[in-house]
Amino acid sequence: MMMMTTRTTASSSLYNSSSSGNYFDGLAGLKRPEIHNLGAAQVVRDERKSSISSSGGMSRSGKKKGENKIRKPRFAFKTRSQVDILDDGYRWRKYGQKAVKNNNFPRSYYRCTHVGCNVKKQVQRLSTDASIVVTTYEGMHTHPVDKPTDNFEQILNQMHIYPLSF
DNA sequence: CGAGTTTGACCAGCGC
DNA sequence: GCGCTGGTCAAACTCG
Repeated sequence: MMMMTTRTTASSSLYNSSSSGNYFDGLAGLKRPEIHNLGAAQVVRDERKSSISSSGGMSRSGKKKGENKIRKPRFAFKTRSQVDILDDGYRWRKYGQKAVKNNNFPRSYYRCTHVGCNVKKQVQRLSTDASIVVTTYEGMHTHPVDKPTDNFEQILNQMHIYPLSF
C-alpha cells in the first residue's frame, strides 16, 4: 500500500440536499483549481441508494429499519492515481466490492476501522479514464488521523473544520 | 494470532 | 410483478 503517486486533482460536490452547502464550500474552498464535474447525476443516484440500503436490507443482521432516514453527507474526490487505495492516514477495512454497470472497473467499499467511527468510502475508477480514481466519502471521522500524511491529511483536516449539521 | 481482504449471498428499491 | 442493481454482511482466507 504505497500511494506516493497519488495527487488530488479536484473535489466535486454532489450532496445537495438538506442544508449542506457549507460542507462543500469548505471542500471546494480548499481545492478549487479545477473542479471537475464527475458524473454528478450518477453519484447522486448512488446516494439515494445508500439511504435505502441503510434503511432496509438489514433484516438479516438485525439492523434498525425505519430509523436511518437521515442521509450522511457524501463527497467525492477525483484523484489521479495508479492505485485504488488512497492512503489518507486513516485505517480502512474493505467490506465489499461490486461490479457497477456504468463502469468497467469494480467499486470497492471501505469502512473506517476506528471504534465508533462510522465513516465509509467508496472507491471506483472512471470507465472513461482508468487513471482517475473517484473516492466517495460518507460521514465524518470522529477521531484524528492514525497516520498523518502530507497531502491528504490537510484535506481531511479541512473536513473537520467544516462540519455539517447532521 | 490479529487485522485486513476476498467472495458469494442476501435484501430491498426502482424501472420497465 | 419481475428482474436488475447497489449496498452490506459474514465466513473463509491471507498476510504480517
